[in-house]
Order: sequence, then structure tokens, then C-alpha cells
Amino acid sequence: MVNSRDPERTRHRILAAATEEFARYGLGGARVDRIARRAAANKRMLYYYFRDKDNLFLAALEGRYAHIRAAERELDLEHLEPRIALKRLVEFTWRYFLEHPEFLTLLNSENLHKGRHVRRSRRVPEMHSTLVETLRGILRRGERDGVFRAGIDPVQLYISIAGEGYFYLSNRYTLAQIFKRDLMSRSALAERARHNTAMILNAVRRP
Amino acid sequence: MVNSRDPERTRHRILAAATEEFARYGLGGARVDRIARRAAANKRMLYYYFRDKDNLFLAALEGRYAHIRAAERELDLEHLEPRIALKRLVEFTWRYFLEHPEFLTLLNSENLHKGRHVRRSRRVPEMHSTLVETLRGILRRGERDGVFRAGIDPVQLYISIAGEGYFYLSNRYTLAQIFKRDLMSRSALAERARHNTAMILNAVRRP
Amino acid sequence: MVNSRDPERTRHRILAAATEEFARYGLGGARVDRIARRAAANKRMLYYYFRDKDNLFLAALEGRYAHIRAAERELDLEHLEPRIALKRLVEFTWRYFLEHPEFLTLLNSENLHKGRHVRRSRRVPEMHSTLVETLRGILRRGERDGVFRAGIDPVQLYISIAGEGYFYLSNRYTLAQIFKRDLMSRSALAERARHNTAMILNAVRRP
Amino acid sequence: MVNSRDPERTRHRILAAATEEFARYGLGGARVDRIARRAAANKRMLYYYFRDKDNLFLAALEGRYAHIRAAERELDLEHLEPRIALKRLVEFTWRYFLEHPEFLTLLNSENLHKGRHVRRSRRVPEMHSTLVETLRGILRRGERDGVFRAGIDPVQLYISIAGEGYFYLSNRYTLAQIFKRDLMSRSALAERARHNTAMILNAVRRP
DNA sequence: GATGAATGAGGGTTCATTCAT
DNA sequence: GATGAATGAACCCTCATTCAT
Repeated sequence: MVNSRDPERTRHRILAAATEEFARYGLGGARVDRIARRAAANKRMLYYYFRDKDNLFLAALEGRYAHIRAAERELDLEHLEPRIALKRLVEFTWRYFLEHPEFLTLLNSENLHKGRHVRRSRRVPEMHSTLVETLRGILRRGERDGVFRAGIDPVQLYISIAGEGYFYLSNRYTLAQIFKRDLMSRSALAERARHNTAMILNAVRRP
Repeated sequence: MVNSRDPERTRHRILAAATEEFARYGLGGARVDRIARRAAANKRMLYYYFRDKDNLFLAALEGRYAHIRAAERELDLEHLEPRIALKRLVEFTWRYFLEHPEFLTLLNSENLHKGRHVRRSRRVPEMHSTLVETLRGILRRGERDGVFRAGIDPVQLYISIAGEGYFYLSNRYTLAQIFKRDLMSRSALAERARHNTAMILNAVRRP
Repeated sequence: MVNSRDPERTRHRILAAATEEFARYGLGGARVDRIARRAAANKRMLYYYFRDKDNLFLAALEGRYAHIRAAERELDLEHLEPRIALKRLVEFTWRYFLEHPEFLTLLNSENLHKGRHVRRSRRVPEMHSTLVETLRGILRRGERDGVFRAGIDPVQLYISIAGEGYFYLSNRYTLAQIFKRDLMSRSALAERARHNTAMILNAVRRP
Repeated sequence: MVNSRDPERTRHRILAAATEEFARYGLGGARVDRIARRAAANKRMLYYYFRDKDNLFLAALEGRYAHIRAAERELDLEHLEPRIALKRLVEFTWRYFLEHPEFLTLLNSENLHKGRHVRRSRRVPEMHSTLVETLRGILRRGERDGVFRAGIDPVQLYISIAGEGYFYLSNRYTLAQIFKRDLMSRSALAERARHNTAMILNAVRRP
């Protein structure tokens, strides 16, 4: 066995395998057997470390939330000029969603299940207070500097920023089919990145 | 049985029950037994009319696509002033998504499965040619009138319009939890509607 | 419909389709739907003409028994020199089995079911009295002429004659695999025909 | 459950029950539920040990092939006088088929399915090389001794030997009906045994 | 004679989970 | 901490047959 009594590593391998499996097949479609096999672990160990499939799903989801928020904090948006900061957040969000498609499918799954896992999580809300405050700060500074229009709610804005990329990427299979267009080519992705940034920056601009 | 030899009605009842079931539980989580029970039909009939679960799912998806596109065409956008037309499309899209949450979950399911059903559909692409052309016409007229900026791709814009509402509504459970805010109260919904319209209209406005 | 109120033809098409289906898949594996489809008939008609699947199977079996016995009678064995007559029967039996593989699988199916259909048939035993008497006559004449050894039972001999070809052809898939040899090439079939004839004629020859 | 954590025994019980079920009802007619019940095992275990019904069928078939070939090798034919050896093989084959009717029905089933299981088997062809070589040796020695005629192919001869018993036993239900004779009485079986031996030995005898 | 629609029992298979070691 | 063996409920789907017209 790969698995020579290193509990920390075993746990980690299981979580990584589970994240990939849940991302690929959703919560309902994920198979406990496949997770165990990919983790090179005994199936019993999933239950030992994570109690049951639902709890394992929550762990995977928390792990990905923690990851995106940590990456976001590294942007250091507080110290940038407001328009630059906003541009940076838009670009980061797009890029993160593009490079971490598993995050999108995990969120879809969780919402299909009406958020019943995340509702039990203490960690997840904690992670998000800074995000809102940071964005609020950017908006306030931009408004004060006269570059952003007034009255924009940071939560609403964040949802718009995320929505721009989310819908494009999460629904890329149906969109490609209904619009008969390759959305994932290098040039299509570059164009969408430009479009997203233009949309958001124009939308908040002071008239 | 309720089922008094009216094939048209039987088929319709099955499709309606299936749409609801798929919307609620996703493709994988949907149960053929439940669909049959809700349709007050024999389980065998699902296979008689729709061959298998996948094909039933496709039929449900096609049905909802047809529905939104038909409603959209009734907006009569071609004959309106460009900004009015765009505003109307944004408001319609938001309202449709809000009133037809099943459409969102159907799309999520289909994309989780990499669009493998819609790819086999001839009907779905056909439904969407007019949408793009209509939006292209609005943009062209707005540009000519000097109210919209130039160079906006109607497909990209449509994805942004839909994305605004989609992400908010589809991910409302996780968003409510991470932002600790009720997103579905009457006032929250009204605010989001205003926000969406403001975002899109500002974003396309000529500077 | 192909099927314009010619009951005789409808019945015949169903029986032909059933014979093929039973031959290909066995009784248990045969599908009533496929039979109806291939017969270009409504499924209900199978039941109208043949009462149920078992009875349809019996009809198919009786049909094939009638066919081989009729062909056999045309050999006109009574008026031939004994060795010639026997040779002719051996060759005919081989050729018939080769050209009518459906007969072999029908028999296999019936025997898997312990002959429960044929047991109810009056027609089948009737067809076979002449066969035994003909063969008995040949043996008697051959014995009298001093070319066949004495004491051969025509029933036992017929079983040997049929067995030579039956096992080779009915089990050709497993035999080909265990002996790693193509049993169905033109040359292999020709060789088996010679072998069969040689075996039987040598076996009955007066020492 | 009887099933006290002895995997070897569990596997064996399943295989034994499956062999009987497949023999009695054929592959298509066999029921996984009945196999599990007779094996006093959970239905899930069949899939745990044998992956699916087809694979279980192959395992049963391989098991029976191994059994007959092992019994055959115990005849020690290489060291016997050619006519004695041949007689012994004929008698053994008859007796084996008589005492192991399940082998015949397994073969019938496999051939109904065009040998699609055995084709995937490595073990089965391996088991059969010695059989052919042994029979070839017997024929060669008999020819050299002047008791057998020349030019007999061991594969063809084996098929004849097996065919003698196979057709009689496998088709006993239809044969009993068409010839109106009890083929399974003690005396009938004894007579057939004599007939088989006489047929084969006379057929190969040097004229 | 002929049709499409409907039925209920059960088909093989897969599931998350737990037991004994 | 770790393992392979075992469980029973439920999954999607298919079957031969019959009903109403």
C-alpha cells in the first residue's frame, strides 16, 4: 500500500480525491468507491476520517472556499487605486473560475441541495467577512475620488463580478450548443476576459 | 388509473412531472418512480413515450428552452427604442429566471453532464438564432443612435445579462450563507432587479 | 401497413419472424416486440393468432420439423441400394443442419425446457413414423444383402447420424475456441462432410 | 447469514449455485436472485466476486471444462493399447455427459450466445491441447499396429465421439417424443452405451 | 382483424454503509 | 489506523400480456 500509517497524508489524499470526484459528478453522482480507489485508501477510511459522504462533501467545499479566499487576499486590493483594485478583482475572479472549474461544480451541487451542507458550517461565513469589507472599501474610495458612481452595494457588485464569469464557464456546454460557438478556445477566453472587465468597469463608472 | 386513453395528455403529464423532478433533484438524483407516481402513470409509460431517462431529460430541457424563447419573442423587442428594448430584455430575463427556477437547475444538470443531451438536439440550436439576431439589431440601432458604445458582441452581452440573474438565483443558498443575508425577501429581489438593470445599461452606455 | 387484411399472410409473417427470433435468441431470449416488429404486425396479433409466446414457439418448432421431414421424404430412399440410401441420408442430414441452423437452436431451446412444448403436440410424433420405418427398411435390405452388420437399431442409428452433424454445428463456437480451428471455412465443412459419411458407413459395414 | 467471513467458501458456494442455475435455465433464464439465495449469499456478493452475470457464467463454464478435462486426464490413455484406449475414452465421454448434464446445457447456452464468453477466456484453450495430442497419439499407434485405418483427424474423431453422446442426451426430450421411446431407462442407457462404442470402434477399424 | 396505450411483476445492477478481523 | 467481506434497499429498465377502441 502507498498508505503506510501516515494519517495526515491519508486524510489529505482522500479529501483531494473527493474534491475531484464531487466536482466531476456532483454530490449525487459521486461514488464513494471511486474516491477510495483514487485516494489509494480503504473505503472504510473515508468513514473513519469524515463520518459520511455528506460530511466529506462539506469538507471538500470548505477546502475550496478557503482556497479561493486565500488567493483573493493575496491580491492586496486595499492598497491599490480603486479602479485598478476593481479591475484586478474582476480579472482574478475570472481567472480563478477558469483555472478551478471544480469550484463551480461544487457550488452547483451545494445549491442543488439547497445549501444544506454549508448551512452547518461555521468556517465558511467567517472566511467571507473580509471580502465584503475590502470591496466596500474600494467602492468608498472610488466614490470619494469621483471615479465610481454612488450607492453601489459591495455584495451586489461581487455577485455581478462573479456572475459574469460563472455563467459563461459553468454553462459553457449548453451555451456552446445554443450559440454554435466555441467558448473555450484561447481567443474566445481572452475576449471574454476583456468583455467582463469592460462590463464591470463601465457599469460602476461615474457617468 | 386516471389515465383514460388520452395519449396526448399522458405524455404531457409525464413530461411535466419529469421537468419538476429533474429540476428538484438533478438528472442523477431524479427518480423514475417518483416521476411516474406524480404523473399518475405507469412507470412503463415513461419508456414507452420517451425511451429512457436521458431522453426524458432532454425532452424536459427542450421544453423549457422552447418556453423561455417563446416568452422572449413576445417582448417584441425589434420595435422598441434600443435602451427600452435592452432594459426590457434584462428585466424579462431576471423575472423569468426568478419565476422558473426549474430552468436554472435543468441547465446546471445538463452542464454537469457536459451538455451530452443538448448536443444531440436539433431543436435547441434552431430556437436560438432569432435571439442573437434580435439583440444584434438592438445593439446596432443603439450604436447608430449614439446611446450605446460600439463593438459589443450580442452573444457576450446576452451571457452577461443572463449571468447577472443566474448566479444570484442559482447560487442563492450558498450566497445567503456566506454573506449572511436573505436574498429572497421581496425587498432583496426588488433591489437586485434594479441593480441588474443599472449594471447592464451603464455597462453598454456610450461614455 | 403492409398488412391489409390478408389473415393468411399475416399469420405466416408472424410465424416466420418468430422462427427466426427463437432461433437466434432461444425461447427465453426471444422478444415478443421484436417478433411483431419484424413481422410488421401489431403485437396484439401474435396473441390473436397464437394465444401466447409458448404456443407460438411450438408452432415454429412444428413448422421446422415438418420442413425437414418433408425434405427427407423427397430423398426417395426406399428405392435405392442400401449403402447409397444410407450415404444419401447422412449427406442430407449434414447439409440440412448446415443450411438450417435455426432448426438446431430451436431444438436446443426446446430441450432446455425439457420438451414441454413438443409434449403437447400431436403433429410432431406423427411426422416421424415413416422416418424410422424407412431407415429400418434400409438396414434390413443391407443386412440381407450382406453389406451391413446385423442388429442395428434404426432409432439408434438415426441419432448417430444426426449427432455427427449436430454437435459439430451446434457447438461450433465453443469447438472453434477450444481447438483453435476455423470449423466453418469451405474446406473445413467439406472435410467434415466426408468424415461424417466415412464414419457412419464404416460403422455399419459388415466386418 | 451462514456466511462467516470465509471468502474462499463464499466464492465457491456462489459458483456452485450459479453452475446449477445456468445449467437448469440457460444464461438468459438464470436468475441472479435464485443464485444468491441458493448460495446463501447476499446478491451483492455475486458482483463483488464475479463482476456481473456474464462473468459469472464464464467462471461456471471454465469450471466445468476444467473438471471434465481433469477427469479425462486420469484415464491415463497414453499407456493403453490403442483400441482399449479409444474404447475407454468413448465410454468415459458417454458416462461423463450422462452424469453431468449441466455441462451440456452450459455448452448449449454458450453456443446460443455464439461463444462470446469463452472467446474471452485464456484458460479454456490451454486446457485442450493435451486432449488432442493424446488422441493423436492413440490414432498413430493404432495405425502403426494395423488396427485403425489411416488418415483420421483426432479433432474430427473427438467431435464424433462427443457427438454420439451429446445429441442423445442433450436432445433427449425431443427425441423421446418423436420416437415415442423412453431414452433414459436403465436398459436404454446401457444399450446406447454399447451402440456408441460399437459405432466408433467399427468406424475407425482398418477394413 | 387490427391498433396503440396501458399494466405490474420482476430483471440485473449499484449504492452508501458497516461488520469482523 | 487499516483491511476485505458483507449488507439490504433501491436504482433504471424490460418483460409478456391485456385493455379500450
